Amino acid sequence: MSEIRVRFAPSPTGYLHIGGVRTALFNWLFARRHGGKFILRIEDTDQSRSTDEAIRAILEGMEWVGLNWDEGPLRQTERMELYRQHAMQLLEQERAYWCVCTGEELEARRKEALAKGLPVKYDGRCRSKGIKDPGQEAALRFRAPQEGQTVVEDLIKGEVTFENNLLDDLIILRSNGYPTYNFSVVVDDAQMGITHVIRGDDHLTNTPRQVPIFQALGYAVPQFGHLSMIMGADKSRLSKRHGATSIMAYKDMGYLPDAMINYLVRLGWSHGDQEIFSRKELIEKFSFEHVQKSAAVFNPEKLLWVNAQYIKQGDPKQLAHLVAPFFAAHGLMEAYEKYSEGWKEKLVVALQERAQTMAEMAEGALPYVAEQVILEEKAAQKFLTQAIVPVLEQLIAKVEGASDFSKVALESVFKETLEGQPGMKMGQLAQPVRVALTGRTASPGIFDVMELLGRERVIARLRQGVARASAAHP
RNA sequence: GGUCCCAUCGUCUAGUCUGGCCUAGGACGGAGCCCUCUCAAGGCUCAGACACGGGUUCAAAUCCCGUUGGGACCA
Repeated sequence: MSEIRVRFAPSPTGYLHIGGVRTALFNWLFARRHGGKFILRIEDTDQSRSTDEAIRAILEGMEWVGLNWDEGPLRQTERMELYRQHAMQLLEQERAYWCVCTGEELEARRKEALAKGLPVKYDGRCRSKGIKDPGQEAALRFRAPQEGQTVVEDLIKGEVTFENNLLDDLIILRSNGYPTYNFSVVVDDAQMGITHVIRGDDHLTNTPRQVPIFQALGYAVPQFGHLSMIMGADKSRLSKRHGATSIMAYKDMGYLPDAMINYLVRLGWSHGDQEIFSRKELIEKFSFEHVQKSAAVFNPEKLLWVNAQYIKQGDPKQLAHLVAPFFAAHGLMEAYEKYSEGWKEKLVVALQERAQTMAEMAEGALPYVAEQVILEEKAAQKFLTQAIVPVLEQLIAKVEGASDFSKVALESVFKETLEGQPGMKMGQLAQPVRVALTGRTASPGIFDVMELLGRERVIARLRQGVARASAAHP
């Protein structure tokens, strides 16, 4: 087989959504797996709904998830001449004809057919009129085959058969001279030498309309593969009411691109029981044989888990860089940037297995990045009591006197303090200390916390804690 | 309404093509236990599915037919 060429062809009518990314991903994977080409085409013939902003959003989204394209982006609006030429070719071959039926006439006949229970399709009124010079208001229709069957060998669905007598003579050129979707797609796919059309299965029933056009135009018919849709929890097609559907919204929520890709690829594709795949593995292992035919429900919780896996296994240095923007929401981005690279990495390591998103990581890092601690009221009330004051004071003295501030040294300081308090358990000391140092009841290990804060802030915060505890009701 | 697609735990799925190894495996989520300075992470355990009805066969999650349910497209 010659080189595999696939394409992703979004309409720029909004942001790049998750379903689109998944379609693009399967195309990309197939191309990369077989050393083929992945082409990006912008389907912007619907000019009323297409915007440049949406095009930028698509490119931005594709770049973020790392689905790089080899050719394009091509824009359909720059290829209008091509569609007209092909339409005229069909007209000359008498595979297309002018139709002068008006919208109202069509609508009336449609209703009539519906009332009689007949199949709703163009009745072919202008088919044999042989209109040569249609004047203004004429559309060009494709003369669809009316006998036999069109059989699609779908890469995913298998053999799908359609009866040709149900096929409409669909319009390929509107009266305003613009090509219709089904026509421009065929011309583009043919012209671009697309060998495999991998798209959503909402296009499956478009396929028997398109195949005869490829044939009439004298082009090779590509192979088709129709991916099932992604649905929301209520099993309806995934949309805004199911939550965020824009891929960039996930970036903003602190998801990692690799995690998104990993989650999306498992929505419909599998390789045994494996859940986590590197890109390299994905490219090596991807095959349409293991693509599910049925639709899949988008499960945000599993996505969160996958993201957590990537954070946990991530390179601290990279994560330290990626987390920075998430401090902006807390007004601490500059404060964060002032710390050394080494410190940031330690911070990340401490929080890596506690954060499911980068936003969560930033949130968890707040007590260490901020100069001042903010005590959670409930935590302070519970743990910063009068009873703990003397113990805390002892600890402060020992921390001040400690020769070095390593985790090991800190641990022995803790142990010594505890030895002076018969019957006191580690937890009984660690929790008040944790609250004094972080303001919270949950944090990384207490020695990690101290190390991150450094001796000065530890002492200052412990003193503050003592002050607060002394003022507490006995 | 017509056409087409789909159907294994709540969800993602393995198994289906090539029937027996399936008293149906894994993952997310849920419950519990362990570990433990808290929270996580991790480990272990439990609950949880072959949509239904017919066939074919010694044997069906797996093949065939129908029903039901969901989805898409055309309007």
